[in-house]
Amino acid sequence: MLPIDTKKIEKHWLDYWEKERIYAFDKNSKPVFSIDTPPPTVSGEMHIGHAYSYSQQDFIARYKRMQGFSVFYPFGTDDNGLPTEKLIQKIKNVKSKDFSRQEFIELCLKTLKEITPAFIQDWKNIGVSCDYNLYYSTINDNSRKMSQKMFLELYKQGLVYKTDFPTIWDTEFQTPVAQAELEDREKESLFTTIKFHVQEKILPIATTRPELLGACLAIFVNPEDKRYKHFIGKKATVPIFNNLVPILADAHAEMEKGTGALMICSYGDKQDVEAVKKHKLTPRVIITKEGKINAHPYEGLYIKEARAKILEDLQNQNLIIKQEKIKHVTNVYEKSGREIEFLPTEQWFIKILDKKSVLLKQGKKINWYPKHMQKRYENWIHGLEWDWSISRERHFGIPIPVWHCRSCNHIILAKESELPIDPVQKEKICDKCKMKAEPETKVLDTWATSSLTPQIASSLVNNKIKLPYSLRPQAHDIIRTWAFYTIVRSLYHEKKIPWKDTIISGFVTLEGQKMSKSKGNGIKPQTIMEEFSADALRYAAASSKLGEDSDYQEKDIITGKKFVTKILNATNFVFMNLKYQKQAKLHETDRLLLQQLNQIIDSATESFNSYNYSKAKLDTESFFWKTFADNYLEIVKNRVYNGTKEEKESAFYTLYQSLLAITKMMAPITPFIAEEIYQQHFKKHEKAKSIHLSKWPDEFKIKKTKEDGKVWNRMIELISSVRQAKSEAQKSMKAEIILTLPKSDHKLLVKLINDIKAVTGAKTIEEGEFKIEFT
RNA sequence: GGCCCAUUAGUCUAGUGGCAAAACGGCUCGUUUACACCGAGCAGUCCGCAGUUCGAUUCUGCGAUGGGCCACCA
Repeated sequence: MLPIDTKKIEKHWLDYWEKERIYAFDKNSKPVFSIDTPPPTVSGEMHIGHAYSYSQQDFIARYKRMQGFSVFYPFGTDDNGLPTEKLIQKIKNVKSKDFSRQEFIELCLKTLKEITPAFIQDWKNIGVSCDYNLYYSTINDNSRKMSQKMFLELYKQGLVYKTDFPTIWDTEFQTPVAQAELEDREKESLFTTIKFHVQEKILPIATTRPELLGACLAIFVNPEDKRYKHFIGKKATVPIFNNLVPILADAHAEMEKGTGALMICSYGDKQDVEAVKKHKLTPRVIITKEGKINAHPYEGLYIKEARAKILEDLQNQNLIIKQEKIKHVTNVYEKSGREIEFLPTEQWFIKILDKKSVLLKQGKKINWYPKHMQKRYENWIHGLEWDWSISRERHFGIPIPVWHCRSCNHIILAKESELPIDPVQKEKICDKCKMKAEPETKVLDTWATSSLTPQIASSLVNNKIKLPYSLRPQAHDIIRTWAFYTIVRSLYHEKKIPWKDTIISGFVTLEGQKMSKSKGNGIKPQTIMEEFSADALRYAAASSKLGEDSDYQEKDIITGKKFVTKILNATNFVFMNLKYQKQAKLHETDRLLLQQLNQIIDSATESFNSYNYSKAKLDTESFFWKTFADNYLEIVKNRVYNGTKEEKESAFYTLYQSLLAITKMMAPITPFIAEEIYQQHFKKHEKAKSIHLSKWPDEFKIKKTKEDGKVWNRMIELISSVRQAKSEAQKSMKAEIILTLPKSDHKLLVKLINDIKAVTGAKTIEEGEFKIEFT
């Protein structure tokens, strides 16, 4: 057997699939299975995590197609965010700020046109069966238009508002960010206990942020705190700044934490924001958008510099009681890694806080696979503290299509016919006071657009695909963003859930560690495909369960490659001697084999229906390897070579049908080799022009008795015993024996006796106590 | 601090209220009418404690360890 040229096979069928448009969505045929495909961020190349998760969704797409659905499986790329901006700047060696927004978007579109085909090729190469003619980019004209249009819709419904409430701010990128974009990071910092004077007495306050002293507005002590009770209602002198602030009773000050007294600053954290609101304090913001202090005598210093300087000053004035190094966890913006601030700037929000209960209800209407992923969605909603911040002070992105008239404080909306539009490029006169209105310069957060993928994808087919889609596949790290926001938008725009089902995939890890470029442990799917074939990679992806992280192990890929070789070899054997039989009078062994196969068809179908592709693969593969190849082929060999006409015909029929069923059941997992086998051997007798358009196997309608399983198992057990005996006696598997079977076996296996004789190499089978003798 | 998930052979994973399974690795062999990218066989395991049960690896509770999400972060 020559080594199999999988590359050649894969290339051949990729071309065929594309040329014959095997995966084209036919909007006129029914029923439709619609998939809200995740659009990957254009960033160079497909990585191993993509390879696994997109393979996993593809198993489902291919299965559904074989089940007779017209599968709506579009492909999109997400390219309106920071990663794209950075990518384009790098490729073109430019700075986005040197362009007008419109010009930069044009440059992006142009550049994307150049680089996207190569990017998408990886998805094609791994056999993802999207209809690539149904393609969208989240920055193209249509997406911008839809995103802006739907923003305006929300505005008209009163679900979007603009406010200058303190919002989560990143000082590096100088933009507001959403709660969902935060992550925890452990940092080391100095925990300093500072003397506040209350007349002649001292009130100690511990803080990690002394630079905010200039923004101190009040001090909280717990009303139950005996140490400080007598301070309540008095005023404390802020060190360095020497202004007086009130000491207030608030249960929010926990007695065990720090010194038990807490300073409220505008704004150190989220609690400060709430405290200011609750006690109607007048904020004094001393941090700028760039992360500098603007309060005398520290103006112009960056936060960290100011912190060092103020600690020095406190020390010199003997105002420090105690200082210790602590590790504490702080909120940082996931993209910059920098600690976030809370700054009052004018920003846009989508209301979500007052919709928690209905959003929870929507979540319950969706089937989550695995089930417990729904909990993550619910936990996220329970923990929400901010409305959805959607404006970003970035240059690149989809512009917010409004103008603000400052003289009469009126918001002017773009007309639908103007979309997509960049308000900066168009002057508007206020329709109320006739003054010139100020264009909104901010852009929408990328999630504000990618939360509309169902609508954007549907617009590619004249909005034929209605909500809810059949399926949303995605990874678990973006439940709080992509899944959540999509559910929000579908509710607001269409009062519907976006999809009936969602399947949540896990990560690919390497030795238990999450893969990342920085750790240098990236394994490239392109290399794996080159070395082992796309089918082998997909096979490995099918071994990991939905929702579970799976550790990348090369041996799984090797197992996949072996499977490909094995099924090709088995196919070669089957067709080496086979004459096509449309039907046949079934020999008992063959009938039993088909009964065994029926069980696998049944269970694989059920598994796929509940998105359990890994079980379907495991069952099918084990049937193929153990039952079909190791046993049935060995049993039937003799009849194929030496049988009577009837015996041969039955064997041919059974071999053909069972191999076809196995190949079909593996087709969603290993589509290339399945197609190869189908085209080489089956197509001339079957109708479909591709195995991927062929019908998923039905159970064979053949005679069935209660004893079938028992008889089959007994025969396999016998064969096994004989093999074991030969192994132990160090004999060849072909060694001739005399087999003695008890009467009960003779009765049970009466119709199989000749096949058993052949497969065990028994010269004769006698009756008596079970015994294997070598001749 | 709250919630979720996991814990099964040397490794990585299936699975089940009634003899615990595959792959890889190890060991012992075999192999010329599909396959040495093969075949046969062997060895080896349910995190701990309590409970429910005739029976628990499986269900329940508690705990341990690992992972994740969230909150807190003066």
